[in-house]
Amino acid sequence: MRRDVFQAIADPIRRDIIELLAEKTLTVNSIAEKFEISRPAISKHLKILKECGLINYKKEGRERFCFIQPKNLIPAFIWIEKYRELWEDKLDSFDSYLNKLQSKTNQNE
Amino acid sequence: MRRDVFQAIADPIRRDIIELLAEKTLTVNSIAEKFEISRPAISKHLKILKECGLINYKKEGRERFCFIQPKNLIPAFIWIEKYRELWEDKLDSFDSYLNKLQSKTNQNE
DNA sequence: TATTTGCGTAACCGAATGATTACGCTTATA
DNA sequence: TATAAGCGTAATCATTCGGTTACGCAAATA
Repeated sequence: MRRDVFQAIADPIRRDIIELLAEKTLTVNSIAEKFEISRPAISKHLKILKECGLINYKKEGRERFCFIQPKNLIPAFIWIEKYRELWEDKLDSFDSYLNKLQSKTNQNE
Repeated sequence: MRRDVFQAIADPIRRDIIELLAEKTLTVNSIAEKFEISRPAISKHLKILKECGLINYKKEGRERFCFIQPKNLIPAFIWIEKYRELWEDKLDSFDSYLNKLQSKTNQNE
């Protein structure tokens, strides 16, 4: 069972949960109310987010408050950030492919 | 079949392919040589990357050159970027959860 | 022209994913 | 103390995922 940040944020519901928790700490039930799926399904998503270190719990009585741990998004951020230069330099599209190919060819081979 | 950037970069092999193509345009076979899995498996990953707009092909003879389209990483970048402020403000960990909870309580309710 | 190369794709398979229902355990409340 | 509320988890299921092998086709080459 792979369990990393990339896999955690691959699911749209889990991304939505993160968005919710970024605003406010919420109990499991109050999260579940915002989605169409069942509460146990939400519990599972929360478990995955917890295992990936993106959220944590704080128990208060019979309630479980979930809060975000945004720091653990950093690895994913760093990975994507590497390519920022590429897209900002417009090294994209077919034209740039040609440019790139030509310059590579001229320089390297 | 969900097919978006987040799902595309969820797989470590696909991330590695993107890393390779960020440096250099490569044929399908030359990509496959860098991994332990079979060429058809690589073809499938490439197909997914293509469907998500992260790469494209250019046919030359019987070879198929793959090149990156980094622009389509931007939506994922933007999504994560939203939380940068959160982790930079150290609104993380149990302590900050408590701070947040208290300030929320004082201000809102 | 016969063969090799580069590749896509179909068929198949086991494992993972995401959902459900059913149940049980704590904790709060009537 | 009986009941309700808040939650986790087990069992189950259909679907998706990621891999394989087998095959076929177009383009290059002998």
